Amino acid sequence: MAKILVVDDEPDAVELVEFNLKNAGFEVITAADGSEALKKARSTLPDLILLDLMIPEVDGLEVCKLLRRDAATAGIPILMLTAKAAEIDRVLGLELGADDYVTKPFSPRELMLRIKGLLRRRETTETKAERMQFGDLVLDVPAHSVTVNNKRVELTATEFKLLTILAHRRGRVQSRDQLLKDVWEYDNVIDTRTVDTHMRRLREKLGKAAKHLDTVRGVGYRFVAG
Amino acid sequence: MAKILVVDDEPDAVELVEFNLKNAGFEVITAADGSEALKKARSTLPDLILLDLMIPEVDGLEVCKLLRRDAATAGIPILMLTAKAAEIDRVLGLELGADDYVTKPFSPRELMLRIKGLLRRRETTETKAERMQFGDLVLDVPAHSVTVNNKRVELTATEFKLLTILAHRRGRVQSRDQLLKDVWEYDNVIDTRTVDTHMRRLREKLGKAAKHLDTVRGVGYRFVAG
DNA sequence: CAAGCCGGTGACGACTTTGTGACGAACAGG
DNA sequence: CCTGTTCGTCACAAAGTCGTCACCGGCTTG
Repeated sequence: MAKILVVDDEPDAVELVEFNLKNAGFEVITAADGSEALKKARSTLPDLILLDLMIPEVDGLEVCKLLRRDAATAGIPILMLTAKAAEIDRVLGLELGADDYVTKPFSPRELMLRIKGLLRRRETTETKAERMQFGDLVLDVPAHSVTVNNKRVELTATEFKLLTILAHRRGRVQSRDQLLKDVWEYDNVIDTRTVDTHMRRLREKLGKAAKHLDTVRGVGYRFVAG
Repeated sequence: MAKILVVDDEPDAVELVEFNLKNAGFEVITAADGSEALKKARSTLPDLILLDLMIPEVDGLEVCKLLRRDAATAGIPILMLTAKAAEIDRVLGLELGADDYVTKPFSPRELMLRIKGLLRRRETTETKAERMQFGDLVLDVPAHSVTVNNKRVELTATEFKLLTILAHRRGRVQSRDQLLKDVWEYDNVIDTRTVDTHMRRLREKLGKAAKHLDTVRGVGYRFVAG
């Protein structure tokens, strides 16, 4: 699971954020000032850095700049936390290199969305199939469309994601937990039976093409190409 | 950068071409025979296909024909590679829908010129289209004018930009964030709901032609040509 | 064969997302 | 200045989606 470095000098703020992140299954590392942040970033190489703008020792912007200058940490996405909306321009300036920002006060939901967005952007480097075809079932990811026998099938966002992930891992059984992790992204508060309900809805909508969706009793679900 | 599918069964030839293409900044996908080529073309939707005429499984001409027949791959430029081609082969290749050809042995320089030529042609005809027509909706970019049923529709600058960007990426869903980035140009301070309001105004002004504007719930908006 | 697990199913209320009308600020052109 | 337009935001309503639950029937296990 992803490692996140949280840099903030206010213990209350850190605690709140840490609670939310750990709840979502992230590993959390904390730093209270700029020099500690730099040291920990270099030693632990986190997957993402949550960086408050106003911190002691070395200020957030400076930390950002220094991290970008070091080859080892240059690629780590940085999510800036700023108290003032007015600071945004500087944060997003090209020379500083923050990837996104959130203004305080923020809702945990908003924060999670931003984090997920940044982590997702990072992992899409491999040659991912953008279009998949299995007999009369066609999956077009960029168009967000599914057709069975050339007839359009309307899927909701969640259904579509579930289907594409299964199709992408076709042949291999995916446990409900795995699917929850991949489709629902770190929201580990969700019941595993929810997966079943979505599979049912998928099967219903896919009609004949539901034959691609196998149930593996006691284990999970599997997409079969043939 | 553009994605190029290289189809050839001789590893040496592939390596040479791959080296040159990667050197020029292209992303390279390879296939060693016809059926692999078809599969990869359909799944990765490359920007250009470099297709050797003499390949195992399904021969180059056949691949060409099949790719043209499939709506998803019909628009991808195909550059044919032929070893000492007889005139007939060339003609056939072009008739079957190849966009250009190069005879082996070729210089890397020559190959690059052809590839760039094809990509540019596509960019100017498709990507940077100055005039787009979808049924009774006509978009004239340089004139900054939109007509529905030959009747002029007055759009504001923002509305026009939103519409052209959507039309330009027709078929693909654009998230609100993406649209904000492209239409409002990385002005992250703007609320995503603003996109909704502009879509509403667009739909209102476009009248019947608003049918081209799809809402994809939970994801974003999509322009549909049909 | 009985008990218990497991997955399919239908229903439902809470919640999210989108459409819509309205409003005030910013701005351009007289 | 004044006036009309455009734009971003807001609040509300409508529509759609989601996660959960209870129930049932089939399958596994002992």
